[in-house]
Amino acid sequence: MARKPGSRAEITGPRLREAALRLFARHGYAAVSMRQIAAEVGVQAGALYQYIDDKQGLLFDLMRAHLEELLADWAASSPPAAPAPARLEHFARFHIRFHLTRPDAVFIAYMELRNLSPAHFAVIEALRRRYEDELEAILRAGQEEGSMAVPDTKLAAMALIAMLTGVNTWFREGGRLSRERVEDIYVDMVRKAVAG
Amino acid sequence: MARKPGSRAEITGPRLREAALRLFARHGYAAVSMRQIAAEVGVQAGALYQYIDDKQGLLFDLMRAHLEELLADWAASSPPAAPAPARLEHFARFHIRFHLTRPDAVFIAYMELRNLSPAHFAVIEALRRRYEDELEAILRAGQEEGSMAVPDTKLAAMALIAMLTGVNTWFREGGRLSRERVEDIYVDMVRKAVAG
DNA sequence: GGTTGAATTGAACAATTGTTCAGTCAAACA
DNA sequence: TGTTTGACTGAACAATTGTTCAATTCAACC
Repeated sequence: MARKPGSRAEITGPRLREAALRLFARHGYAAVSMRQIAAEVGVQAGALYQYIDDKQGLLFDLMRAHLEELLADWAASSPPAAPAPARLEHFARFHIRFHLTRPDAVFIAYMELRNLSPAHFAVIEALRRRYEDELEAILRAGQEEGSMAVPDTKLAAMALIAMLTGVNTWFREGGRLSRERVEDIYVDMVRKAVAG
Repeated sequence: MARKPGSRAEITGPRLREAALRLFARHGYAAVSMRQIAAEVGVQAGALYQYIDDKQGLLFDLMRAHLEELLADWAASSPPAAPAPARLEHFARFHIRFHLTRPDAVFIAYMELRNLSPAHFAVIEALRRRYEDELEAILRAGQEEGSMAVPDTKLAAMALIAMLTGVNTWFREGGRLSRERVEDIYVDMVRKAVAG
């Protein structure tokens, strides 16, 4: 019937995704078995198939949810019209904050692309492309305004995103540098890299 | 006794590594079976164990060989003493060229770290650290010379390497931009990003 | 309290995994 | 030519894989 809050299904579903995210990020998609995920959830492996089509569909769902959240958060936080340099700084800060907040999802979305079927891969690739286009639009605006010198906006967008996302590979909360300080330094490098 | 050139062993050994590199890069370490590698080499799976200890040792060998070649090539190409900006440009060009030349090895060395045993991981991590230190030394020199503004040399080194390595994710030979043009644009962004 | 229906179990499946090893082969030496 | 020696085969191994499904459990309804 209508599931009441607290029913088994409403608990198992989210926990399945949390466990899969953590395990895939830690050990890699191919190295994690459905039984390991099930054990983490506290359930037998067969029960997982009430919530997913198959293992690969689970990976796809995690990736898509991540990228859709990325695009939605960006759309919600993006300031309307502003000079390109301000929009660029806003993008850089948003990107770093968003990515540092969910390292597991970021890791999976970048590393497990080859485990997707071609159809699923195309969907994920298109979502990522939409995000890259957001940055590229800012750079193009800056170029046209004359406030930036960007000979190739596509290349520059890829380069800046790679640089910003790289923060996930080394930053650890409570380390030598605070998140705010890291953000400031990255923003400075980004700004200068495309300066006219 | 002494193996003659062209003996089976002298052919199988290198081909094993070539096949493993290609397959690991394409499908991921965990998703490739020893039998797939053996088939690619034209041999039965058991024969591979004449050349490797186990699957994970094979992965480790590939990574170590890659990073040692990176360090050796850098040491051989590095100009003696020069102003920091010139050394930085040299590093950027070297890095892009080296990485674009061997995308499979680069991919593996960045993506399959979690499949290494702790002992093997420590070795790989140390090698990578040595390379990062090479760039950091240049940035520190630039900061001391006054020719660069780098508030945190370690952070900047990580950021620049991430940006430069990112070229591998999108660049395709014969595409819109030539390798030389890509190199020039990246060098320009790198130079400006740390400019004073 | 009994009925319903979804959530879960637990066993089963065929296939595949990394690795070992006794036997076979073929090329290099004497 | 016969011997030696390393490379390779092919079968075997126990373990594990993703996935299915009849049977069971258990909470929500009448």
